[in-house]
Amino acid sequence: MIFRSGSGRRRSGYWSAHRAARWSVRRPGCQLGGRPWRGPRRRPRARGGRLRATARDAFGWERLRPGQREAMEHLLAGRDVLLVMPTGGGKSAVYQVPGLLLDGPTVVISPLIALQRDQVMSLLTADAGGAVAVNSAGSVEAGLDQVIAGRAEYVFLSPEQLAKPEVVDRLAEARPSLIAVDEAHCVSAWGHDFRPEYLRLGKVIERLGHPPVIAMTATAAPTVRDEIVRSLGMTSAQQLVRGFDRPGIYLEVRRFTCEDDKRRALAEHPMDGLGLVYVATRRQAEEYAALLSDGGRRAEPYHAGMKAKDRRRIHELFQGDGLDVVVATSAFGMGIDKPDVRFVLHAAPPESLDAYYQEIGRAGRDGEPAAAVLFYRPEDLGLRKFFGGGRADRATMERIAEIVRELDDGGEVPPARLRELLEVGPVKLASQVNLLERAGAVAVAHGGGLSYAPDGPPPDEAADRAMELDDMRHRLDDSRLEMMRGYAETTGCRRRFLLEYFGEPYERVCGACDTCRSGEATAPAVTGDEGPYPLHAGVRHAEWGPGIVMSREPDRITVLFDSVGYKTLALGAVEGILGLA
DNA sequence: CGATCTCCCTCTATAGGGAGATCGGTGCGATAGT
Repeated sequence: MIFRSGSGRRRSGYWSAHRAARWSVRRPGCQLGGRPWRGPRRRPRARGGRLRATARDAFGWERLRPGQREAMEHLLAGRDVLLVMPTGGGKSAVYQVPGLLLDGPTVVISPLIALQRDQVMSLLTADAGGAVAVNSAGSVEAGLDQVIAGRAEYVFLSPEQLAKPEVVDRLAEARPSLIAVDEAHCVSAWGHDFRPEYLRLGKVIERLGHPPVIAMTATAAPTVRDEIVRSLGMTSAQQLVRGFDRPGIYLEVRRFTCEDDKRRALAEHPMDGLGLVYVATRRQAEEYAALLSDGGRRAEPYHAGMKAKDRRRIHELFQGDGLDVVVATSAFGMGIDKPDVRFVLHAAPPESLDAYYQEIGRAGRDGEPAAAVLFYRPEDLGLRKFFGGGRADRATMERIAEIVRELDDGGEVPPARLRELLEVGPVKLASQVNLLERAGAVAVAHGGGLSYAPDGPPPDEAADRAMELDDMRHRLDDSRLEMMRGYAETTGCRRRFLLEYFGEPYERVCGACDTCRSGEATAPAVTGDEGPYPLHAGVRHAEWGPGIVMSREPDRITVLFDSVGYKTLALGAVEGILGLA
């Protein structure tokens, strides 16, 4: 699929002249193998004016919001940026405007072809130099030709496209001046098993000469932010977190012991206006949609098992106010920016508060009141634990390491050879190779070929190390699920629990969640820097090592440990075990 | 991890229960067949 502006030319007139005069000459190290592009010399005043002018003239945006301008300025100064901002907060603008000002195309890494299409369409309505999406829906060659010929300022690709060395090499020819990673939480959420190419993006960025990188997401807890930064190799990234609290969304959890009661309560829940119901399985999507339809609502299911045509139809109905409720699995949502969603109900909890916040964040974008209600049964967390996935296979990893060491005689071992020998699928192989690479045993070349790291550990030790990394990952995932449980079961203010999970201090109660309204939640007894363990203080546990205090209640604290993830500790029981670092 | 399905048993029951098996989410890209 290829889209580009009708005229098929790079922008002419004012902008080309403008850019040629001031910027074209200052692209020293962007070529392959050269010094990484670190941006032009600082010219703060001129830059601010240029950003405003470009935003206005090319895109028609009269003003930039503070977070947007700050992020853009970092990019123009050659710095990497991690931007956490809600959908509808104007994340796209943050790469689009500097993309125009920097000489060279902007590479946008996007997880869904549908998102790529929407972004390209929107860019083509602006005077922004053209845009193409390079993916399996069209000719990859032709798309890349457009970029190299300078007829597309923005090029959209999936991580899978960027796993192909020939695609990356051709992109490098075009000397990109900016890389934007959209929905960057996918690095952490999908990279480890589902779409392992996500973990290779750091290498791709290097290969493209590491121009300024902006990673964007609507939600990410500190652990996820750190992983994005580390995995993408973002050097001294500026982290900007904006607009996290959504005070207009009322938060509620309703607890059940019996599945039938829960289902009935959800079906009878007052539903005024447009809403979403999130469920855990495709089957539940069908069942709940039928249930709500029987109740007289215009409800449709949505999940990845449905035909593309039906999925499109439901999207259109949703956008065009032809529905009251969409009952969906996690397949529905990315890229949705419908302002008037009044409620988001969950028939089952997702696997983390990151995912939960992302999903409820689709409510009340117009600023009008909205509600997020979780219909909770502790047993429902079990499915999420299952989805967390199987453990890495130690025997297979050791075999991979052995084979690579045996066959590696100065050349490289192609992954296809390993798939034959071991009879494992490409996704499973990739995730195990990723672990072995992180364990320092195996090096993955640009073309995907494997070689044994010169001073790598022997295969059995490598497998042990890789298993340890895999264990750490699962411990972290488990602890994130426990934080989901913590949210559902807390007797304190839910908003405070959520925001502190995301590292945002919130030392009061919100008055807009069920525990606040019932009077159950009380203002925190300890605030600020009082007490033995201040918020965000570094601590050290006798067994679990270093960690950071994430939230505090009168009798307990929650600490995020490097080794085991989130742990909630009773203050009475940590004396002599937990100290300030 | 937990819900649901399948099969088999029952001391004579065509129903109900227990044991064991099976299933469960997210998308890219490539490929086969019209």
